[in-house]
Amino acid sequence: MITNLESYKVFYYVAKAGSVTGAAKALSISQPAVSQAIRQLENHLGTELFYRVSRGVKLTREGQLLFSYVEKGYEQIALGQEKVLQLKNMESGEIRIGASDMTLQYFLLPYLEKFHEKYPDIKVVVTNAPTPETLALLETGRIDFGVVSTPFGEEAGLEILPVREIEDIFVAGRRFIAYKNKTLDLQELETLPLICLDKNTSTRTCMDEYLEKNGVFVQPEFELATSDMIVQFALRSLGVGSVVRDFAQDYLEEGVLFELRFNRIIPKRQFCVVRSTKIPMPVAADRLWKDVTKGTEV
Amino acid sequence: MITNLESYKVFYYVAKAGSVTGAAKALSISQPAVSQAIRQLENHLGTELFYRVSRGVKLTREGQLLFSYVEKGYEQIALGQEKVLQLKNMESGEIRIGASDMTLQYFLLPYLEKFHEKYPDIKVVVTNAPTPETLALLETGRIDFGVVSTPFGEEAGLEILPVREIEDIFVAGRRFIAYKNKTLDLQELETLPLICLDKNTSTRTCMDEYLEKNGVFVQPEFELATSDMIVQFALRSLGVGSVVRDFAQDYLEEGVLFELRFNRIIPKRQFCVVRSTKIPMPVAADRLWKDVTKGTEV
DNA sequence: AAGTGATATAAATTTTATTTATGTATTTTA
DNA sequence: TAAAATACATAAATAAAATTTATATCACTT
Repeated sequence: MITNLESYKVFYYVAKAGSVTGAAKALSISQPAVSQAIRQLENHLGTELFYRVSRGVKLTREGQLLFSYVEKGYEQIALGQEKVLQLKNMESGEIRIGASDMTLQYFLLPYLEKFHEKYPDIKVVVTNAPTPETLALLETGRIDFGVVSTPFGEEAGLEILPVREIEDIFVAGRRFIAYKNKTLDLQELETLPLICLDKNTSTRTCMDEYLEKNGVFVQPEFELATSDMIVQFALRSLGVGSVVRDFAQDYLEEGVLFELRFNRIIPKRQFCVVRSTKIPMPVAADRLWKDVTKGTEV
Repeated sequence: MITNLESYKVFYYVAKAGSVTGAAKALSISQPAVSQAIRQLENHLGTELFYRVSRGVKLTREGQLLFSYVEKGYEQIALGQEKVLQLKNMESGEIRIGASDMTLQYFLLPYLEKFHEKYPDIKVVVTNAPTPETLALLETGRIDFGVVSTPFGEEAGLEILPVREIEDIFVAGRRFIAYKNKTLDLQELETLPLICLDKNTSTRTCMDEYLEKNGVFVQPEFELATSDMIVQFALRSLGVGSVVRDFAQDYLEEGVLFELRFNRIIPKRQFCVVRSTKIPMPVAADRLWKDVTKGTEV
């Protein structure tokens, strides 16, 4: 083990400057402090490292050998320090975020855009995964934080912050115009041709569970992979689409789709950002987290 | 500049052990001392480097980056320390000696043999050069010490120690038996067929100067490159050989050559070891120097 | 829920480094 | 050649720092 690494720093500077006084200036300490540090190192190694010459000191053979190693070593550590400071100053680094298609498109995207504009040197990696998988990635430290939609099984060691609300709605096109502005019973969904997401999505299972709880059992006409597709199908009046409002928003405003109203309120869901309380986030991720939760922080 | 290199050593050990307590044991200091050093480093860098886990601590992303550098750097310096200690312990290294053929053969060789046997890991480099060149090599630090024969121009900054005497003698073989046991005048050399060394050797110039000073002007029959050759020529009675006694010693004892006696004493010369007082010698060279000058040291 | 293992914190002590003042050697300059 | 300047070494006093001891806290385990 090295007894006093600090004295190797002094050694590096003296060798570099070829002068005790010069090293003292570079190190912002007094000349005797440098002399002592060198003497300490020499005593410890049992070898002279410098000898006096006209305008300073020169390395002995032993000193030369030592310096060839210390030079590389010291500069390596100094480089490491620089790299870390770069991370801290957001001049380099990487953030890893887990998000679903939905949370990415309707929540995260604008934040990422702004973030990337402000910190162009930070690499952003978004891992697209469903909620449970995202939570698993969090626990193993493979992502810095996740953006998921409720509901999900809350586990210990997670900090969860809701960042916005989303609504599950049913939309239809011209062919179903008779239902517009009518207040429907949930039961009536059983009689309508439904267009839903695949079963393995949280949006779908959430809706299924809600309907079942209310004694409504539906058998969708279409099961599609993406919400966008559902909207397209609804636009062509192939059925009544079950989607999160954001996907249909443009068409609702345009009037080419309308929202079905029910006499029971469909419970609202949330987008949440989630991070581990066990694993601290890298500086860059922390910055984005603060952006995303601004005004939402507890 | 790195503010406190010592704390990087602690960092290295904590990262290596994955534990503050473990690092404390490895470093033979108390656990709080380690905690503090890490906290100091974290404060200085403005970043967390570790976070707590079940049985110790783990590196944060920033810590990982830093460690990738510090690991190499620290180990590099530690390796340098090891190498220097090896030099000190004579487990490696190199000595560079300047010597003439004569000083090497009739003085240095047995020392080198013993030295190499005792320290087989030390590389020995002998530079064969005439005295003035050897002195120049000394001053530029290209050799650690030299072994030369007097006379030579003494310069400042040199430590010179005579280590043995040598004698210049004249030897002859059977054909010149008439001169055996006679006391000759130096002048008689002018009438004898002389076998000498080349003019560019100190042995030759020294003898020439001595003879001239005594009003003797010789014109050698043979000028040869090596003393050994002179002896061979003398053995065949091609003339009277002018050599340093050692070259002829065996044949003198054997009786196949004899030494001419003169009524003037030819001044003795010396082998001297010479080193710079300005440039300290490496450890290994110092050891050999001590061997060579043992009992001769001032 | 209590106990264990590990890290954090705080205050006192000890050690260490640093500075100031001075000495010494060598080199430069007048 | 002498004097001045430059640079490193040394010593003692001071200042700073790291280390230790004692204790608190936290998390995981049983």
